[in-house]
Amino acid sequence: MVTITDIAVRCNVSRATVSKALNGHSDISAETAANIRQAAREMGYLPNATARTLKLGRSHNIGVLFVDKTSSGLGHEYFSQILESVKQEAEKSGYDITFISRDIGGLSMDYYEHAKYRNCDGVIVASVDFTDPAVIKLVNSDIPTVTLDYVFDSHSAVLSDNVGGMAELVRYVYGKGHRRIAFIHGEFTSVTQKRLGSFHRTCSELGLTIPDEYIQPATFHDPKSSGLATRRLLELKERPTCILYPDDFSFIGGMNELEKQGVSIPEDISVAGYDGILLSQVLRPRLTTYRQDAEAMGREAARALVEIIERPKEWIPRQTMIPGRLLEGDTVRTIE
Amino acid sequence: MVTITDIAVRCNVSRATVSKALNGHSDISAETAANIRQAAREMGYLPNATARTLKLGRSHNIGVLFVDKTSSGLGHEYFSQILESVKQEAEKSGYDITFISRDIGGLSMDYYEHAKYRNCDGVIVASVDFTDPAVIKLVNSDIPTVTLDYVFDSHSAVLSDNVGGMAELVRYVYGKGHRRIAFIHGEFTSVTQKRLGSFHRTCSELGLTIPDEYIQPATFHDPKSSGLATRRLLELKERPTCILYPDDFSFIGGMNELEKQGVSIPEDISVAGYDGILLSQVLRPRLTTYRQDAEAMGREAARALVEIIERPKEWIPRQTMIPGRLLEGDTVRTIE
DNA sequence: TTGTATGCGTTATCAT
DNA sequence: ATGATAACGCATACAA
Repeated sequence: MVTITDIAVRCNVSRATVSKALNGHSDISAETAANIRQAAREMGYLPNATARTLKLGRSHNIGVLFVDKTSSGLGHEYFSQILESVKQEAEKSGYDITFISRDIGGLSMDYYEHAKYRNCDGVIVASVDFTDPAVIKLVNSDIPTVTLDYVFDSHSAVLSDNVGGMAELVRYVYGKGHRRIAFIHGEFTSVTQKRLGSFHRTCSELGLTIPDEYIQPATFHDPKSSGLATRRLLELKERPTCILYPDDFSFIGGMNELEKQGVSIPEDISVAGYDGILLSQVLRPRLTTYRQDAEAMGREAARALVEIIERPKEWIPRQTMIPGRLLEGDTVRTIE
Repeated sequence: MVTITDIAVRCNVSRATVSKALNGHSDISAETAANIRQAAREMGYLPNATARTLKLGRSHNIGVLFVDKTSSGLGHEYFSQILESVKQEAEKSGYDITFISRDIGGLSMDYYEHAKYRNCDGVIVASVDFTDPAVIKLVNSDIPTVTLDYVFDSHSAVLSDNVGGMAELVRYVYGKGHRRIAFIHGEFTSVTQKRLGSFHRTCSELGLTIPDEYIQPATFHDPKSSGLATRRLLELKERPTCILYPDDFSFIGGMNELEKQGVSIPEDISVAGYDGILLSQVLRPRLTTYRQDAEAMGREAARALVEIIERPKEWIPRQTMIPGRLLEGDTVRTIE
């Protein structure tokens, strides 16, 4: 491994001079600087991030906390896209990505301790149980954090527009003539609350009265539970004409149930998903859904975090709302 | 931040004593050691991984190289599962995971340089173009590497049993009475070569002559190309009775094309996928496929790498073959 | 059994 | 414009 000392020896200068030259300080003569840089290149010099971190107290390393509950943390395309996007944006700013978890090796530590242990400059928190004390401890610590789809007071967050998305979906369906609209929702997270609230409010604004049985609980990313919920809806004396699913993947369960019962989409019943993952766009009929802009979510989260890290003084916590857009497929038909 | 110096001051001992006590050295009296450990706990001491890395030359950090070509690196469930599994196993041994890429911040470096820069103890390489000079440079460097689904001479690799898997699939289909078996394969990677070779060999062993037109090229994880390949197969004067797809997700394209042409599965034609991702098991009819054990792949890759890192002397490069298993669904029917 | 001294690679401060 | 020195937090060889 070639270090600045090696370069210093070869160039007959001190280590300090090498360091300054390499970091572009102005108090080094142009000639010497050029010399040193040339030598560094020739010798294949690489800065040592570890030494730099130790000295500067900045690791240029961002932790990501994606807990794989229901073992679908990364299996869920929405989150894997966000991760990919966070990674790309962070790299642009010179930051690497490290996963944060508990119980690393023998030492059992919590999220905060892990992040500290690795000297993370900040952490992006997504896809976790935000009521977990370990998560709360991390967020309220001295480590800068940005959360996704959840807001902590005085902290920055990046949010998918669940309220707007659901409203748009309902209005679209309404516009197609549907009045008996059912909603199968995911487990009670902050996201579900927003979508559910928006669903009700929008229906109310449109003058629709939705019977309680049209609201069915299920689980995100779980076709089975959505399939069961679909069955419950089909058993009603007055069936809905349109069913909204918790997410695109869950819809598969509904699709199966509908097919099993000989109910065809969209002739007999209309459906829509949520997320706009790749799958929704390769299915036939193409699924009408609301696309969450995962790429933008990840990008903005990384930008927000880097901003906190690099401009701590002038930073003000803010929530960034990321709009999505309706993807019109062929699963919602027009009815009179 | 509390350091060993703080503990030393409070316990009235030297930093060296603290260090030894915390690391369980035997030359410290039980009493002092207990004292120190107690104080450390009370003060909320956390070791600083950066300082340790600088001192020991070991980062306890593993790099993962998952290139998102075709932007499906992590979008592909097979790889996201492997990643999750690598992470879990690595953590058990006390290693963290950092993504390796090129062009980090301003500095443009290649994979090797990036891994060096971050002092990675080793790198797991998957889902990349293994002929990329940058990948080859990394693998042939002083950094220990383990590759997935590709073998470099004198290096450890973890391999999915593509030859065995394809053979099992073909024999299963044959056992169901199929003789006209078509194979839509992915782009020409090492994996494709193995599956293709195994397909031909197995057919030959079974006494089957497969017409050239039954072998159709497509792209992994791309329903569109598989849909087109499916169409080409359906246009043949003598249609196959069974089609094998490059992977489960690609099968969606075939499914759409078949439905469009009014060909039903498995009544009119039988199909099978490859991978055994979640999707394949929630579709109805359930897709017959060959499940690759991604969890085991990731686990073994991490274990192999940790072994190289921790026992470099006694280490011998080895290829670990991970068997999968046939998932019998309802998409291959019995014919006479 | 405990402590002293040193160095890992880097950067910042202060002299020169 | 350049260099000597110290410091970041830790672990180890060696001295006491």
